[in-house]
Amino acid sequence: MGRTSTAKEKLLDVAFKLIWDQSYGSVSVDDICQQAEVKKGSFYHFFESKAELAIAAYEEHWRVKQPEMDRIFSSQTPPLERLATWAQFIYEVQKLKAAEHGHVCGCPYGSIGSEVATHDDKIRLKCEEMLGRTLRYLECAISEAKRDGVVDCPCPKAAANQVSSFVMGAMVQAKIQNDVEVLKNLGPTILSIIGEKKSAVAVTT
Amino acid sequence: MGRTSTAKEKLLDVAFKLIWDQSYGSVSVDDICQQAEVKKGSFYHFFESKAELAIAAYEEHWRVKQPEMDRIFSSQTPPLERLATWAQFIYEVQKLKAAEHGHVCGCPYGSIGSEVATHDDKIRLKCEEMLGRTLRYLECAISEAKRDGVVDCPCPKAAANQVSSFVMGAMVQAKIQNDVEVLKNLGPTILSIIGEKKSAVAVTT
DNA sequence: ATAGTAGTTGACTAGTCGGTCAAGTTGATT
DNA sequence: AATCAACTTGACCGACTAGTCAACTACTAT
Repeated sequence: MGRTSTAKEKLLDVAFKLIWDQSYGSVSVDDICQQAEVKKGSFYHFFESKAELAIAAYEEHWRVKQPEMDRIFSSQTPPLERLATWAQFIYEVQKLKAAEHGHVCGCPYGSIGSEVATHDDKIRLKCEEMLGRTLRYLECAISEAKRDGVVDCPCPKAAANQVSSFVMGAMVQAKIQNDVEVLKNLGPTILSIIGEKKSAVAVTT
Repeated sequence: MGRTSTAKEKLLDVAFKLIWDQSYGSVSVDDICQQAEVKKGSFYHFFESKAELAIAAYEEHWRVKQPEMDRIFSSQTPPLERLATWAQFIYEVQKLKAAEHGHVCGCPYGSIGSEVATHDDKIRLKCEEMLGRTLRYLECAISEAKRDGVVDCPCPKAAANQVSSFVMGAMVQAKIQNDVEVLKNLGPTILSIIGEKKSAVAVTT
């Protein structure tokens, strides 16, 4: 019944990209509509506010991204290798994004979360949820590494939090310094945070 | 010559606080003027733009904060103790701020930097500078720890970057989860990042 | 064929934004 | 006491903000 439309999908896609490339506050509904080639009236046919669009856009982005995360954190891969692949993946994505836009874009969740956490609780909660999903991958990998005895770590959940903090902070730093190379070698530090056994691993810039 | 005024100082102080509590984009010049009890005309007598005010406000904040940093990172204190005190200091400041405003405010430099880095290069550079100043304290402490042989770390500068990333990321995470307790025990993780020798230190939530 | 609904359109609010300015006031210097 | 620079004031600007709405159109299910 009624006509069909791709406007909603275009809006979700454009909104996520623009907010990631710039920021939530500096991207206007008009900007999003223009880039998506959708009139503002249509925007408000699909979404009841800018905040609701942002939340939907981030949820949609996760839906698309999840299979890749499942692949990276596959049980078929040794747990420490998962973490290394994830670190490398982050670097590659940021490098691509930076080349495309002329500046480092940072973590999409961390950026919007840090920006609006103090004055938009709904968006803050969505970010918290996304963060939680990532933490689950990390915790799972770390506790398996512990079970395998390749890691010396009293609490995998706490370790997952620390790893997540470190990686998110590195992305903030890369964004502020506008230098993607900050993210080049996150792997070894991640390992030293979770207390890998083995021999010493070189920690370089 | 001419009359004197405290308007400039009030504007710097109020601006820093409001931007820290909220965000750069969501705080208007009118907000700042109202809170500082200064008319907008006077604002533009002292500052040529909102961005210039922000930069000046951050510089002024550092000027006030530096003596405390000098004290924390005093050469009179053993290097690893400096780091522990710094970590504790961050927790205390954030706890106070959170109690005052009802939400975790996060790192003032990281928040504004992450928000505007992609569309205001002047502010981005100021944040980069502030970050650099902090890194100098860290690098100095870490290289002294290395010299004292209490730490096993190939490159103090890289280690300082990693520590800074971890702490900044923890502040982002605390802000997004609106939970200051995330910052309660940064010390042990900092030590494991820089490769402290000693026996194992409990890493808890 | 047509009814009915999903989607489109553009003109429209009402408020806010950063920023300007000319005229007025104050107070330290002479 | 007079001067003049430093500071204050409030009205004002045009651009932009998120959001509204009634009229219109196209498509799908019958």
